[in-house]
Amino acid sequence: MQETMAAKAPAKRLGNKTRIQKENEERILLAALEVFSQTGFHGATLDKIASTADMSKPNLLYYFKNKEEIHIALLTGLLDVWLAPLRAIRADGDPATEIGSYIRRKLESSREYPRESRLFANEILAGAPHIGDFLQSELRQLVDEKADILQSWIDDGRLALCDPRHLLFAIWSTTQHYADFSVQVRHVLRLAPGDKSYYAEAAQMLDTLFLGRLVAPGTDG
Amino acid sequence: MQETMAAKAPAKRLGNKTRIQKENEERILLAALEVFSQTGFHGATLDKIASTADMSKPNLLYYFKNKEEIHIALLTGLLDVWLAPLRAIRADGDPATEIGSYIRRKLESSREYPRESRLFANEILAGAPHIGDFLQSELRQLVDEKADILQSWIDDGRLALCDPRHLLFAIWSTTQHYADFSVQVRHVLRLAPGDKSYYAEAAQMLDTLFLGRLVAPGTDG
DNA sequence: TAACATTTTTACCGTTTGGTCAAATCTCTT
DNA sequence: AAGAGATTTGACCAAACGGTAAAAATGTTA
Repeated sequence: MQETMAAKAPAKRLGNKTRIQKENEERILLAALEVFSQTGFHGATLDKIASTADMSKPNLLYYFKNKEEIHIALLTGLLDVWLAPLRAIRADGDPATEIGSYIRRKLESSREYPRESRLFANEILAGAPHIGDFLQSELRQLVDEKADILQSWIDDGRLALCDPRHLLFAIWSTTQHYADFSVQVRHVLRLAPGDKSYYAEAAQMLDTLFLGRLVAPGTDG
Repeated sequence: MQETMAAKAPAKRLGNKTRIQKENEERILLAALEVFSQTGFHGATLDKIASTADMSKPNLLYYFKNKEEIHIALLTGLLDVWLAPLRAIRADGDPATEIGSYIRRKLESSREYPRESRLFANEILAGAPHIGDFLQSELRQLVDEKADILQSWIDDGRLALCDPRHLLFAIWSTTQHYADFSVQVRHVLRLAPGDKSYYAEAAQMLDTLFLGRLVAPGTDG
């Protein structure tokens, strides 16, 4: 039984990855990110991913046993990146500084990793079939933790009375919008595809929105 | 030539729709909205749409000549609904009132028509292959118009110095987030599927964010 | 109710797609 | 250089899918 160890399933030999294995898995994931983020899970085909990775389809399936496994590998690799900016919020910092930094980190994440952001958006839109566990375990726990910090600032009168979780939702949505809805943003602003000049204006806007007052004081007292 | 009018293509007899035609097209669009919004364009199958509409696939294709035409019919029917809340912004109103009402209308739209919102989000995420024209004509023109109104309020000192278009982006993203990312919202808030109780808190948050000051004045002055 | 138009169904087709298999080739170690 | 194991390829398959054709059934109207 042990002798007739199958030659297939390279991932099974845990940890001991060949040079070629590492290279090819990397190439596949890069190609898959490109294709999945453009057309979604169902719109992506193994042939397209394989050709984007300069590889035959059977060869691709030698490294990942099926389409779903590639998708899951991409998503799970994504989650830590997604959480990183949130993790960095410090309880002992200044509220304005901490929130401002968080927004900047999230915005930078949208600018630098738009494909990852769209992949994530697609997954959530589809009802989070693959990362439901993540959402209700790691994400929720971290949000609980950070919401407590925000709440303490609110209790101290250093942050406006508001629901901390919904404040996080607002930050997520506004920052991710610039990656996920970039086509709409560019059409409205008359920018060419690939032009990311709007990120500077976005940063300004979000600073005003989250850290300053938006409606002039004269209006409501 | 006129005599041998084809029996097919019911839509061709412009305007003169049969009772059965109206009923069935309605049923198909309703079913398609359900299916497209759950799985996206590529994930949706004609068989699934047909069965959801309690109809055979060939019968469905008697009313719409292909899958894409159903999708386009849904989207174009959506665009006016999408624009309606924005159209209602009045130049002669009070900034805080107008913006507050706009946010409420958009939020209500997310609560009442989440499937439509997700359909739209899917289309934009995919690069807006079907509504690119709409984005750069009708939408852009209306945004130009309303941005001018916001700018006049800024010039009068009744609204904080900011880019009006990015202010609109912020309102779109925060409000639509509650429809498009509802799965994430519910997981974080520990709510059961279908529970929409979070919309009240959301309205509160967005009022604080867009109309009040978020960070306490003690912090930065 | 007969004639005509509309609607629905049954049976089917070609293509695309995810995935398999076994043989061939390459790589690395001894 | 040889052998073992890893990698790659070409040929192939079954299922799913978008869509068609023509007949059968139903509805409408004179």
